[in-house]
Amino acid sequence: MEKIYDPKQVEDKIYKMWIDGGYFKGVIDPAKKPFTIVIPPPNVTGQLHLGHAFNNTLQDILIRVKRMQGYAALWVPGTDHAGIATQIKVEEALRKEGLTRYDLGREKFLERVWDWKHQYGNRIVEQLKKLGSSCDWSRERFTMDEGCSKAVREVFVSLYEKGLIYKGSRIINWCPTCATALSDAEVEHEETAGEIWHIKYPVKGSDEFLIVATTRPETMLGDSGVAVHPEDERYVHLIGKTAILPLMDREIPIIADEYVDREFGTGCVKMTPCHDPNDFEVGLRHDLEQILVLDEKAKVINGGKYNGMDRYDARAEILRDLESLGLIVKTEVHTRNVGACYRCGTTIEPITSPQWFVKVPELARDAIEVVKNGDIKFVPERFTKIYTHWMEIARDWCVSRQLWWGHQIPAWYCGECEHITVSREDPDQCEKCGSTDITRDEDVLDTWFSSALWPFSTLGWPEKTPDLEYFYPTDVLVTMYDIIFLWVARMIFSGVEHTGKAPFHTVFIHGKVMDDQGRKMSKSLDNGVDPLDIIETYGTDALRFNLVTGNSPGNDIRYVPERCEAMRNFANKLWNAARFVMMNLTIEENALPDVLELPDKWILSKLNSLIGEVCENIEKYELGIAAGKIYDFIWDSFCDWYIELAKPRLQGEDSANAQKVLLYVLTEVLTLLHPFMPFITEEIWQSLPHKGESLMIQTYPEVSETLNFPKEAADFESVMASIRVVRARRAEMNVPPSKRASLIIVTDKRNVFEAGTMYLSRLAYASEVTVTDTPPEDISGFVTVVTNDARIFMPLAELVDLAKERERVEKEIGKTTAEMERIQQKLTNEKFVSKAPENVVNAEREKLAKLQSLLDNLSESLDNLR
RNA sequence: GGAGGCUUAGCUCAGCUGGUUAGAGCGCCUGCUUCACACGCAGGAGGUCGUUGGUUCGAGUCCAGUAGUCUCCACCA
Repeated sequence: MEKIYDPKQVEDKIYKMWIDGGYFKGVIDPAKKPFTIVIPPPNVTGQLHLGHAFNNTLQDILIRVKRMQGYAALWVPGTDHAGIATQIKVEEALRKEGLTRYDLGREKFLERVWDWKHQYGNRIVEQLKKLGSSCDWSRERFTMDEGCSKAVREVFVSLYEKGLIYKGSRIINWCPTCATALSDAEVEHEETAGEIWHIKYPVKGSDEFLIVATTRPETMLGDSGVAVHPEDERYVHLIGKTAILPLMDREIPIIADEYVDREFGTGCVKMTPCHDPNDFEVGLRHDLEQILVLDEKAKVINGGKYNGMDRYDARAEILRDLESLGLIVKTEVHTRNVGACYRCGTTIEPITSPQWFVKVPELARDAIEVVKNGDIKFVPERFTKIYTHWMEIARDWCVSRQLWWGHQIPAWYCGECEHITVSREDPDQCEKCGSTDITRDEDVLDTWFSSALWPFSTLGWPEKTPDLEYFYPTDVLVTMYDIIFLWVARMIFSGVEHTGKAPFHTVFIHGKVMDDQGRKMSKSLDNGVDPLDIIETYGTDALRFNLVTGNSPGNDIRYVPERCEAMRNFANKLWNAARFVMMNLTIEENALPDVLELPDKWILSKLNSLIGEVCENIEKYELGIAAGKIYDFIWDSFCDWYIELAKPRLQGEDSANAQKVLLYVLTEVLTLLHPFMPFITEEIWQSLPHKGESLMIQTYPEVSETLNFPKEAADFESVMASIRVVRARRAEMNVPPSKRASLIIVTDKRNVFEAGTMYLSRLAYASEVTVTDTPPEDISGFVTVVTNDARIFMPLAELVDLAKERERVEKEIGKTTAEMERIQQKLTNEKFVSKAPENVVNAEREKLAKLQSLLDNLSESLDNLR
């Protein structure tokens, strides 16, 4: 075995071994309980980033634990076709050839995208494997594969049949760059500093004006009314009259509507039904004309002389013209929320457009219910409220996209009777009039429409497959908080609606991985960290452990490179512990000895409580805490103490027994750690005496009633405490370990310390250890250190300055006394004694007793120094 | 305008249902070629747990207010 653990020589080999062994496969087994996770499918065009690494590490830990706990574990992997993102990429590539998608036409273009998918779609999958992800790759899915497409088609048609999906002309968010509609959830709002202009609209047949305010003057080209509040005294006399729209010289009605806030601005609002959601609603109520003035590139149409101008050029030109007409009353600075496309960042434009919508409010009722009644739990819990609130206010979901890459909408329009045929099978005639003059809707569905079906479409739905029967509903969904609305919410209402069941019982939410200064990782900042580089430098296990430790659910995490180094060191520590065990190993079977020594009972008890705590933490999704505890156990308890304690035994007659315990504890802790650090644990396990093919399919450790020795463990802690104080004392006196000294231990627990002599002599650098109940007669030549249950004399007086030593002891007496006073105060407090639970009070009493004996020991030492 | 997170050692962060002298990693200081590991060992310094008030026998932990910071949601032109 090498002195330094080298992940590069291990990881690929181990991963291949797992794959070859078929251990990742989810196998239907009626004797077992299923445990299912579906991966949040990464975009096919994607490259692995730390967010994926984090997300997949968490999932892998959960699935590995459950697999080892005897569940029929299935982790379904797959990728998402990512409509806009992928199409943009391919179009960019085309642009380099001087082509657009229109040059190729739909069919040829789609061929290109599929080529792209075949070329790059596997990249992210291969990268996921580098993380050690134990996905069932034989069940890998793609949102546009045959099965998922069938599910999409079924859902669309059935929603249509239920009247839950409809086509209508409404205000939608339009991205001029992507040239498609977007759902509300795909728009990112940002407070932006801008201006608000107050513009005069003359009233027809009078010399009065109405002053309207707008942040988007270019939309005035589409104005078809001016609204005031019905009870606004300033304007009541104008209601029903006509205003003249400047620049366009259009006569527009002055209407009254409650929507207008009298307090805001001038109390007059220009109405642009085609380009503002509120105006659209008001317009419907008052039958205002709908005038579309921006096209799909956000260029002006129906705008007279401004036609063909870009929206911002038109704005500038309009402002100049209004200025020269003297119609601008004032300009103010104004911050407002500007919506931007979540894919390309372009400012979106509200536009009325014929699109397909899903009636989310009707689906939301049950989706809220399954969370309220506890069928679905969010971890951490605070996300419940965020989810519920969103569900309560969600509006209809615009699901059609003016893209080519995606699931084409299964709707055919009749050229004769205009009827829309929506069908599970491609129709060749209108279902109403029978005409063959039908054309299919050009648009595709929102990518999230198919992602919403992921938990059941991947398992075979709408077919009643054995997988679906056995593995659905899935168990835990692991995802970041930023897609709760885009994805999680829609999976929940889709699952409930189409399968009648909540698609999972737990949503485990994690945070975002930030850079070491707490900033988002982004291309523009160039602060991105490539997980593959980290793996190259520190190994996958170190990366995984870094991500999982020191993080609590739902919270963002900073990637600090030094932490990876620390975790790499931990892997190396474990490696060397195993190396030590193997170097000393002569036994061939992993079994505990019949006779256990004090330190054996101590480490086994420690291990036992570790197992209990870790399992509990994992159940509660406190993976970081669980990992931290394993870390501490391995480094402190096992390496720094137990291995050191075992060393002297390995040289003597007791060697075989010590080996057995070493091997047992090492194996248990490797098993416990495996889900977190799968590679190194497997590699080590393979070199140890073992039964079975792979660590990853061993049984996860469980608490053992028989391997718990609280009394002996506590006794041994006494010995350890003595070792610590002796070491501290010696360090304070700068005595090197090579300089050994005899120890006289005065204690009431003679049998305990006698049993611990060997360890004291080794770890406390003693040449000779005497355990007695009477202190030396002449103690002037000794240095004394004390614990609760022992006074230890070291004949080193000549190395110590007696005055300094007195000072130290006095200081310690002071500390002890203060602490005792604190406890005494508590105990003399009647309320404490009467109200606090008995065990707490007793604990305080015991503590006081211990401190008392410590104080006695200290006082005696002080006397001796005088 | 609402909702929520965060504020604990020089830095990055843990601290689960309130109960030993508040922890870790890195950094810092002092020793150590102790036969697994210097990616190491032993010892140590360093914290009024943002702030104010409350509940409680007892609060980093619960409640309210407040400051700073970050995030999400929201159709005020």
